[in-house]
Amino acid sequence: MSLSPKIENFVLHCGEMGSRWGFNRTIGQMVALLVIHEQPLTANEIAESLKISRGNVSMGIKELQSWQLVKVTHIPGDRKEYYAPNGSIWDLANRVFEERRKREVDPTLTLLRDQILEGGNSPEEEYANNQIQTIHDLLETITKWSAELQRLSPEQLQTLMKLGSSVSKVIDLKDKLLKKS
Amino acid sequence: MSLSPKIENFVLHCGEMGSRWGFNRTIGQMVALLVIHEQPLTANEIAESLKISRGNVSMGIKELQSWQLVKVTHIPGDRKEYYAPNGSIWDLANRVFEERRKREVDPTLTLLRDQILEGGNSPEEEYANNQIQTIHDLLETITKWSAELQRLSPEQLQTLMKLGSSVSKVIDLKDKLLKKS
DNA sequence: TTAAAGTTTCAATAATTACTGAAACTTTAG
DNA sequence: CTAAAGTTTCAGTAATTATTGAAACTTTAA
Repeated sequence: MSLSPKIENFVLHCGEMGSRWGFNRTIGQMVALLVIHEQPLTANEIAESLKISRGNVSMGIKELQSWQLVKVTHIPGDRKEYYAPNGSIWDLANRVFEERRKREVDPTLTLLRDQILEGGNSPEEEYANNQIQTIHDLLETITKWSAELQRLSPEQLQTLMKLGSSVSKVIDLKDKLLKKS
Repeated sequence: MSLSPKIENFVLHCGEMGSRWGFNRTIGQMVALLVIHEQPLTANEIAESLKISRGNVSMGIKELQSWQLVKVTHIPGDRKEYYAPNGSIWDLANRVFEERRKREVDPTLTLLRDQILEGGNSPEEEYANNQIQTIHDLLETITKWSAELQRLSPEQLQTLMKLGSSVSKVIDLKDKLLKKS
């Protein structure tokens, strides 16, 4: 399976970006390949298209499954496994976002909680405790907010996103409503 | 300069998380150290506290400056440079967020725009073009939205964040208002 | 000026992370 | 049951990324 120049371009770019998105080059390329192809692909097709080893594909699939980004399908009368993106583009983006929050925010939140409980002993640590509390509160807000977004339906999210520059107006509106009641 | 166990814990943790936040261990530790200390620190103090080389500190500072996370200060009668966080915790988080968007989203947006302009030649590429368009639209929405958030004042952001579960109510409200007018 | 204090650069090297490919394992058709 | 088809694992190695430390550079006080 060789790729058209345009598709190859796209796949290579996603490979380069891969490490910035939280995985590695190979895995970036794999997601791109699966997303850009309407039909599911076999592990061998992936290896051949990307010119990487079969073992590497296997490890990549495993990693992608841990991110819940791929699903396995089968074609009747064919025992090979076929891989496809697990949901719409939007679903995939959502999962990456969520997974990254888990890896980038949650462990810190846990540590900070513990440190806050410890309290400040020496007076020299007063400032440090304050800073830790501030960071904690910020991260907790981000966590709650992102959980909130996850709960919205795609349509609601679209609406929210499209609010654009009127976000601040909505906030003002909310304020006024709260004051009245 | 040696660190108290609690502060050392915090600094080491931020080091481990560093690579997940978009920089490396040393830089993660440096930010943590600067944030946790009320007084600005010299490059030598940083090197000594973190037990890393002077050169490494210099490169780290440079990187942190490219992220706009540190500022240089001077103490009258002392020619050494003192480093401190460039703004509040909130400011720093904001900058990291923004910088990451630039590195993680913008390059892809540029590529996709070009690819969309190229158009689809072979009928086999129809599907690919559709996917590319979808990804493009998603990324553009994210970009616009995040620019929007940047424009809000810290207070407005606080309000927005604290809306929490009432976000969907606000959206509904907006819908109703739009229909009336 | 100049030399002492301070900072940066970068080639060499260490540490980490990713990839290969062959062997081991699993599944299924016959 | 068995052998062919398919998949996974992982030790060895390649590629990448981070760090050191010594030399070069810059700044300033005297």
